[in-house]
Amino acid sequence: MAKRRGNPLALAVMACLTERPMHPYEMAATMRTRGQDASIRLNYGSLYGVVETLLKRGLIEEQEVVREGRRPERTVYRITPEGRTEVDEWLAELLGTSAKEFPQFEAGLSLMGVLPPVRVIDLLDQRVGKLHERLSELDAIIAAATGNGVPRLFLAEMDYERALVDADCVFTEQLARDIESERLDGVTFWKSFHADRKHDEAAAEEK
Amino acid sequence: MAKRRGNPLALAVMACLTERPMHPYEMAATMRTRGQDASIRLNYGSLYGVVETLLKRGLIEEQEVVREGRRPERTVYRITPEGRTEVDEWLAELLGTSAKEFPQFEAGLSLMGVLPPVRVIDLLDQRVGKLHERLSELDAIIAAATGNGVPRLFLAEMDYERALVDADCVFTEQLARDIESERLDGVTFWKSFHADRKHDEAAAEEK
DNA sequence: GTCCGTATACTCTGCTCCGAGTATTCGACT
DNA sequence: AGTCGAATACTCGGAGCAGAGTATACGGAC
Repeated sequence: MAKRRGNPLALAVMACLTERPMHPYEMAATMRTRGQDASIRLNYGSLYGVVETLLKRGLIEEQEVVREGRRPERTVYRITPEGRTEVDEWLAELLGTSAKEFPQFEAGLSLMGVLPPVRVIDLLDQRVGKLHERLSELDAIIAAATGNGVPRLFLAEMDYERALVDADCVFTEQLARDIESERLDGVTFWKSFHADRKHDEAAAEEK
Repeated sequence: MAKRRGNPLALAVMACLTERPMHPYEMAATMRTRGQDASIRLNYGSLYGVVETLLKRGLIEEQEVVREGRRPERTVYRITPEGRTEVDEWLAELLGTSAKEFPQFEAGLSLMGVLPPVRVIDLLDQRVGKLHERLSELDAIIAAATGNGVPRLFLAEMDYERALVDADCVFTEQLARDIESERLDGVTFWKSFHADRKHDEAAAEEK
């Protein structure tokens, strides 16, 4: 289980092709109009690379090469039966399990000891601000889409992001307050450590 | 603002060197004993590559090359003043802002329409199970560390992950129930769409 | 005393991925 | 009629990253 899988963009490509044959540029356009580019990293470099790989693995195949007027050629692809199974399995893995990921902020937290506590409190408060901004952004997007008659089901990714950002916000705020009030075990040590360092630096400067 | 930064591992490397000069392998060992490898992707291939880059950018420098017995040479690095500023700025960015990331599950959600609803409900429930498992795992790790006298401050990354996994779990469970009960707008359409497809396939088979 | 596993300390290779660039055409506006 | 910008449809090169591989040394078991 948990087979090695590559770029999720490859899955999105195959998902497009389950609807009908397409050429890569059209897939990109489709994903953008559906707002899927907000959930799946999309850029041309990767797109054509990923299509190449799928072709090699026999999960998609060329259907035809069309030229319309004097525009560049468009290579239209379609999905193979093997591709269909792959979509099924891959998607099942994405929806049925949870892979450990490495968010940037988590990296930051694990290293925050390097900065002085006062600074960290300040930064965390800043972050809370940005998270609130993001929340209103998401609310605006969701409201706009709902207003345009998009069923809520198609906004699940947005709702998901909203839920996580909200939790993130609560956590960050709480952490800032816990450091500030020294309620959190270890903070007094941290503060005195950085107070000493500051003192040392001042002493070094006087020499 | 929001300058392009590379692998967070580079930050961890510099963070290690703010304490004292080290050779790469020792950095890896240090991070592992501190459990930072759970928050920052660490593997030797990347480590040496990242050190190389930092060297080129003048953020760290060689201090000495030691050979102990007939073991391989160890190159010991130290951080430069430019490196110190970089650590400060980078860490401030990680703690003070929130970058949009692309979790796998979000990709899955944005494509779930290609699977039939019953299947999705099943998968989501499976996921809820895994998330619960992860929660107990995290609780166990936190409890063990606390038992060993590790101050809670040093477990902030764990607490963070716990908070997010918890929110994720609640969301996933809720979504499963909303699809099941057809309370969510768009689900009836989705169900009938897949019922039709199934019907089409059956018809196609009969030919 | 020698055998096995683990720890030390990297090195190599190949693939992935990204951002920027290119060339053409169409439509709108002046 | 001419031009400007947006849309179409890719191409390219190089950095970055992961995973597996390599070679030596040490410590304990039998």
